Amino acid sequence: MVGSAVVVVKWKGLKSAMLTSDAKILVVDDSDVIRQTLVSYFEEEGYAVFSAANAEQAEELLAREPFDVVLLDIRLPGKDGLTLTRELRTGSEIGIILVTGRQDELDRIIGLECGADEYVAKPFNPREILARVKNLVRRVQRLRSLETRDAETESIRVGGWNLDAHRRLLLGDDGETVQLTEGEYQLLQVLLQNIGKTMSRDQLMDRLKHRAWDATDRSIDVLVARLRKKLREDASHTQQIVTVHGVGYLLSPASGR
Amino acid sequence: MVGSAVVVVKWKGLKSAMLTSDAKILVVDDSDVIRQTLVSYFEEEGYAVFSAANAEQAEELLAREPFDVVLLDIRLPGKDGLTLTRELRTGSEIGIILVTGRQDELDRIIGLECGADEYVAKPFNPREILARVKNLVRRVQRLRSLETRDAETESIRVGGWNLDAHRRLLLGDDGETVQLTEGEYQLLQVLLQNIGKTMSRDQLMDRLKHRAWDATDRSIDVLVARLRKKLREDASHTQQIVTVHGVGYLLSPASGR
DNA sequence: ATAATTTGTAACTGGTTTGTAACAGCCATG
DNA sequence: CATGGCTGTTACAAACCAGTTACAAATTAT
Repeated sequence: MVGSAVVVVKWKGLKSAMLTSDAKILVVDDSDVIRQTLVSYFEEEGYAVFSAANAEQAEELLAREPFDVVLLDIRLPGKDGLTLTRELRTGSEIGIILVTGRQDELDRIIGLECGADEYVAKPFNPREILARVKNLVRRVQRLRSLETRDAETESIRVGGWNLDAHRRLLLGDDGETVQLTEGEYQLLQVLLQNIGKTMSRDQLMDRLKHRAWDATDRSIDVLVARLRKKLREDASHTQQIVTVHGVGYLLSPASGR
Repeated sequence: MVGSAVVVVKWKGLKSAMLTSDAKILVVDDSDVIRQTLVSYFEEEGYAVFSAANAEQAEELLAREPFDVVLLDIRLPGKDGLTLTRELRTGSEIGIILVTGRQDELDRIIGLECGADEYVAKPFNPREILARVKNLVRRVQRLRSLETRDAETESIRVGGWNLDAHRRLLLGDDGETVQLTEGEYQLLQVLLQNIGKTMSRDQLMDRLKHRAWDATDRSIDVLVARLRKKLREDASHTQQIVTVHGVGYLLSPASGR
């Protein structure tokens, strides 16, 4: 259990209406400056960007989240980028972009032969690297969508409902259907992903709207109320969304599948 | 009807037992020397290599054979490589590698933004270009194999219609026929390929036109409206294309075959 | 070149969703 | 059990989003 101190997790900032893509990107570089530079490029574009300073941290993150593209420095302390490339390539379709300080042609060739998809040399041009990432994301997501085509038709169970994730629709056991709004759906998703764990309003706000929360802000409460209403919570029992006074909300473990 | 005189078609020579791949590659370059050089690299590796000296010849070949990867000189007499890239990218998953004589960074960026997969500058290193081609072939063939899994059933069922993919024609059960435009047809194809899954306007834009979408852009909405009209959706029931507010559109699973 | 078709853009409308404010009820502590 | 902070609820307004139409631009065919 290390690392979370150095691991930088950031979501896109301001242009929240226009989330151009929901792609997840991982930046791996031991230089703080370069890592930050790259991270900020992609945040600008609306990607969900995570970063790590070495291969071990990277692997930890990769094991936990389904990333679309990894930007990987070739020279890393400990396990180097090429080794990681080879490991990643066997057994996943993730997009790999190697980043290096050297114009060295041999590095480039070996990188490509290890199965990297792209190769970018420092100093890099933001526009170029963005174009490459965008192309690669497109391809990877295309592949993923084809692979999982007739998989995961299974809808998720919550309370007495089945959740149709594509339509943002609750399907009642009695045949009733309730349409969730995008906000309600996302809230439910976040609670579902952290089932049994209390989420503070601050955390929820960050995950839902990528913005900060202040003490006078009741929007989360209202959103929870709306979701509860649609889940037909009678405020008495059958309570799925539990209020933790002074802390936040959590989804009762019994609510899951 | 020209060209077949200049079109060079070659297959790997002797080491036929060790055919590393049955990938088809097309080399497009107006310089005989460079074309020959590239062709011989790939023949060595056991690819089926075809070549063309200009965009028109290339298109002729592309229309006839299912290539995996095209190597394209940016500077071509007549229609240039970038234009061809853009045309190829809309409506096919072929791998595109741009080749250029200049180290010009701008060329490279514009190429990538047009949707090229790779970019190689002359003078090129054989080993590098082979590595890139190999990676790209792997990806393209992977995609193809997934794509063709259940595609091409000639006539696809959608709603109360049969879709004649060749003529982009809807054949009604009552004998009625409706002609789709190219855009409407492609939209329907993409929705069909991702049946039951919500596609964001951004994704649709990318698949249809290979360009970005911004929040003020209503062209997808208009296209959907036109397709809906032709599918005779009465906005009430029999609704095949479902709007998911704040997210995108999806084709109802019930619409499929 | 001209005409027809297709596609993109802009404006407007109606509807949905979301944030805010106000107030009422609840909880925890002294 | 009274108080101050926290939460639930409701109503309203602002922001946002989708459908539609008409027209201009671009493309294609004639």
